[in-house]
Order: sequence, then structure tokens, then C-alpha cells
Amino acid sequence: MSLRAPKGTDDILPPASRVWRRLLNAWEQMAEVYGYDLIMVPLFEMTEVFSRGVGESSEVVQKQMYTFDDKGGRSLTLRPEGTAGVVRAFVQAGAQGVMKVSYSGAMFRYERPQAGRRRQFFQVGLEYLGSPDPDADAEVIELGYRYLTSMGVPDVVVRLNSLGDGECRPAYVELLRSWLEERRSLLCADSQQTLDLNPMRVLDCKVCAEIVAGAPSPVDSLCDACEAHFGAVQQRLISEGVRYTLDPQLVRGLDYYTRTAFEYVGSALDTAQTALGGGGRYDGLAELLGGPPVPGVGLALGVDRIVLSIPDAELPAIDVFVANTDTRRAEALRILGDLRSSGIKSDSLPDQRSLKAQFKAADRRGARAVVVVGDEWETGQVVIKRLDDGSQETIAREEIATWLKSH
RNA sequence: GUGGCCGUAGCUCAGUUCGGUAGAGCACCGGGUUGUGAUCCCGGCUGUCGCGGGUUCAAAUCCCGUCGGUCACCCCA
Repeated sequence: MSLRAPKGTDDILPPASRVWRRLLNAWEQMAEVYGYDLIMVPLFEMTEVFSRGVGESSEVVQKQMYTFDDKGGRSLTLRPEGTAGVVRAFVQAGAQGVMKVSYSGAMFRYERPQAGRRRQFFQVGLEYLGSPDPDADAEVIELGYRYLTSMGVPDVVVRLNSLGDGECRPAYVELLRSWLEERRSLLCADSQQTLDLNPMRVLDCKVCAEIVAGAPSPVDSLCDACEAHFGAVQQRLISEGVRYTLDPQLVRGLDYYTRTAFEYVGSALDTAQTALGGGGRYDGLAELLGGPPVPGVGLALGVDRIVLSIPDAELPAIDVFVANTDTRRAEALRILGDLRSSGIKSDSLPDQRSLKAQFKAADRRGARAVVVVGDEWETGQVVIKRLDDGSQETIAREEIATWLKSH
């Protein structure tokens, strides 16, 4: 058996990769439209960036990180998520003012792979740093919602919660801890352990879902400031037409969230992997990483899961295919060059193949039309054929671009 | 970390019950049509039957071991 891609990794090959290109291009464009610059940060970081940032009590840090020592004896970790590295970079650069940035790339978590859960998976994400304003939360949530909807994910809904902040959370955590302690023996083994580390994580346990359903919710313990913030976020979401539901059990898997936490769910994934992405506010994260207090809010979306959620579509690779008879190769290449110069996605076959083979290639690559360069060239003409209805006509070679625009 | 299912052609799989010459469809290439795809017809190419050992005159098939894939639980994107 020859070499294979490592367990839990995927090769994204054409034609399936066409939908990936569409998703990534659309993401870049949308982020730019909303005023987010590009940021590029390392795929690996000092391990502490994640252990301190994401949180020791999180499942991600406890079990799922690809951690290794480099040849200089430094402990490094392949990024399991994007936010901690971006905030580290902002702090390192001086944490000045407001920074709105977007990114996309692979993340790594060591887990048993299954549908929609890979060891290397792809996220698009963004971070809005330096503003405590609820409008920032709402903008981030709205952008993700619009993106998913416009990419064709059916029935996108935002699940929304508020986790409180440094003012009200400590008291809430104690309230929750004592409530859970009274029921300790009913909890699963894992939850009994996480109860000591981070009681809020227990709310996220599916095994204990029934018991925990009656637990005190963070939204009932919010201080006035958090309450007002949460209200303002919702008001803005309503006025932007974002569909959301309140979910008092939502705590998310990363420990750095404060106040707003949210997840996007769609109807297409019927199994447990329903979360297409999520995010929240993390006003304490910069300090955890040794920086000044910097408010921030962000989101990340799982591209692999988006691909699984949208209906299969046969996307074309090119618009036009240029075919030629065996004496007109050079002329065909000139036409191809012209088309490409005017930004029309076009291609031809290498080697001189039969017209039949060239048409077959055109069909397979989704071209709308085929230009045939043949004997008509002598009078300055080419044949152009539509592949959808099979009709064709002979036109002057200067008219190709015009013809394409009107057909 | 726990459990189920599956490994045979590039892909999807039949053949395993009851051991006896390695199969089909799709894809790919060519031809029918010396200038036309998607449809149709004809032809061609493709194999360490996951790997190792055992039983047997004979193993894809039976036995033992091992590796891999996949789905689900848990958790998350």
C-alpha cells in the first residue's frame, strides 16, 4: 500500500474543491466589505498561548492538542483554534486602538475522526479587538449569519447566551458550584471532575443534560452592566433581522468567553455535529496572555461543516473552452490568450487531441461554450457552440467577447 | 478514551454461506462520426483480493494475528 494522508486529514481535490474556492473567496470579500483587514499568524504557537488562553479546564487543552518540543527545547503547539494566536499578535504589536481582522486556515485537534470532525480542519474567522461596545458583538454575529445564509446553508439560527463578566460571574460560579455539589453523585464521572476545575463546563455535558437542565443559568445572575449589554446586542440583532434563540445552557468549549457567547446551527447536519461555528466576547483574554486589558469579540466557522451543510452543486471550473483542428493550434492559443486577458475563465487541452476529446473535456469542466478554431479562420471567423442547448453559430473572431456577454 | 461496521481494479461494489481459472458498473483512453460534448454502439487499459502466518492437492473464501479505513458515543468547528 502506498502512502496515505494522515488519519483525520483530507485532500480537497477537484471538482469538490470548487465549492471550497467559492466559500473562501466569498469569505474574503465579505470580511473586506465589513471593514476587516487580513491577518496572518503562525500555525503553531508557544504552548502557553493556548493553555493559558483557551483554558486548562477545556477539553481542547486537556486532550486534543498537537504539542511537541522543537529542537531548541521549546514546547510548541499546532493551533487548535484561531483566536488566541490573533490576540497574542495584537498584544505583541502594542495593543493600540481598534483592530478588525479576518483569517482562514487549518486548525488541528487530536481526536477520533468522524463525519464533520477531522484532526486537521478548516476555519474562517474574524476578531474585532479594542471595542467593548455591544454593536461590535452584533456586527460579528450578523456577519457570520449573513455569510452562512448567502452560501446556501439552510435554516441558519444563532443560539445566544450571556456568560457574565468579572463583576457578576464569580458569584454565579459559586452559586452554580453549590447547586452542582448537592447533586454531585448524579453527575457522570467526567463532570464530577470538571466540576472542580470549572463548574460552567458541566452545563455543556450531554450525558448530564437532564440533571443540568434545572441548574441556575448565568443570564439570571447578570450584573446591571452585563444585562444592559446583552439587551443591546439582542436589540441590534432584531433590527438587523438575524434569527436567534436564547440558550441558557450554552457555554462553549473555550474558557475565555465573557458576556456574549453564540453558536450557529443549521438543519442540514442531523447528527451531533450541528455547530457550524461560534464565537463570543473575550474581554479577559489579552490579560491572560500577559497583555493589557483589551476587549474583543470574534467568531469562527467550520468550512468542512459548511460544505457538508450545503446542497451539492456542480460548479463550473471555466466559462469557455477553446478547441481547434490540428492545423489551427497557434491561432487557438492566441484566442485563448485574448480571453484570459479580458478575465474570462478559459482553457484548452494540451497535446493535439480529437475534437471529440476536446468537447468532452469542455463538458467535464463545466464550460458554457466552446470556441472552435478551424477552417473558418481563413475568413476571420470561428464557430461558437453553447453546451447547454447544443446550438452553434459562426461569428467573426473579434466578436467572441461580445457574444459571451449576450449569451 | 469506548463501541459498531468495512478492507477485492482509479471509484462504488458482487464473489466469502458450501475452498476449485479474478468479476460487474462507473471512470479513463480509442473507434463508430477523417469538424462536435452531455445520449447510443463497439473495443481497450487497470489487481500483492490490506498485510503476515497457518490448514489444504488447492485459499479472496476457513483459522490465528496484525494494520488501516469509516460511523457513532463523548467533545467540538
